[in-house]
Amino acid sequence: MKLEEAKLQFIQNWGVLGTGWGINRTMAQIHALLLVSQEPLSADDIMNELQISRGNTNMNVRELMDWGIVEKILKPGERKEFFVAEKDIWKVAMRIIKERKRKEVEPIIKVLGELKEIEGDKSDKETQQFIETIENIQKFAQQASKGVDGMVKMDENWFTGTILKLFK
Amino acid sequence: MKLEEAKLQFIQNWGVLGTGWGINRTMAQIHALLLVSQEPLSADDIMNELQISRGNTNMNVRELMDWGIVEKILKPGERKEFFVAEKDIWKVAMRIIKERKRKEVEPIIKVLGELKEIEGDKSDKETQQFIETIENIQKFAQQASKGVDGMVKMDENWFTGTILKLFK
DNA sequence: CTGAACTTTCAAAATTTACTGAAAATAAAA
DNA sequence: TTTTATTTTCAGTAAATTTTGAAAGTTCAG
Repeated sequence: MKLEEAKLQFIQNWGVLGTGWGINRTMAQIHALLLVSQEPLSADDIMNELQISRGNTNMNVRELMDWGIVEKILKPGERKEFFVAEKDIWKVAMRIIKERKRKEVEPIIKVLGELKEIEGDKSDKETQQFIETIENIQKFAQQASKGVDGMVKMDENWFTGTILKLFK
Repeated sequence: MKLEEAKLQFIQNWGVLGTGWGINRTMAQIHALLLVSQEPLSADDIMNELQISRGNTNMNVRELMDWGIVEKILKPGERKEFFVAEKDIWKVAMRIIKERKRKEVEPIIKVLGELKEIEGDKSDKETQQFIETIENIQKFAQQASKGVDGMVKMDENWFTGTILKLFK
């Protein structure tokens, strides 16, 4: 296998992986392309490499930037915008986990809290068991959420050197 | 909010959550319905509650069983099959994590290993950097994978009482 | 065996999601 | 200001996914 072929392979597989986790295939592919590109790429570069339209490129690059795992680069003297991906995969993972927690786990915790406030006879067996089920799920989600916070904080401390300060 | 309304709310929200993680909405909804049902439900029950076809019901229930988070119950004297969901949410989470690791993380680790075996001049800068990127991703995936194994094992030990044996 | 009760399958239809491309907007250069 | 390069938007279209429902398959009682 040659280098270019290997890059394409990687891009395809990253796309499939993304799809399985509710992430748009093209978005994952653009991310993969930027991950294995040493130089910043322009929208045209991405369009050519992945054979996709300008609109598609624009929207998915923007979403990657919203996630905080791709950033825009302006080269002096150039009109075009270029893009690079965060290469530290641990940072990438932390960002994604943090965002998904915020956008998907926290809202469901909130909803579960509301569902517990159900009206009616709390001594009714059916009602009791429903509340118990919801409570268990909520507790689990809160624990998981805290676990994530811990990981993210550990990570941030590591990079900002806060952990080291503990030893001073 | 009344009990029945709260159940529907839960089912809807569970469906949305599932969708965001690449899980079929109906499958997540059936799972939610079974989670909040105290009695085992038949295919007809599920069809009626969620207003979906028999085929859809059948396929999604089967997939939930493949995941190991729903099981088939046969009532003596009844021709129909009934279904119940595993209610311990921690067990459910462990099962899902384990399956997704097997079906999605392990294959990508394998592919990454192959991509490292790229032909050509290994002293070429481009090639070197590609291999390094892939290697970092692979290492990360392997670490995550081990972390998951640890959690799952902890869980299994807990339930089989193996941890207690350590104190004997 | 036969027929009733129930489950499974899968081609076609419906729905959802993603993509295109051209027009509008923006921003820099002339 | 006008022209030119580039990005953004979004209505319409295309593609992918999900769902239906009827036919085929299975199982079991009589």
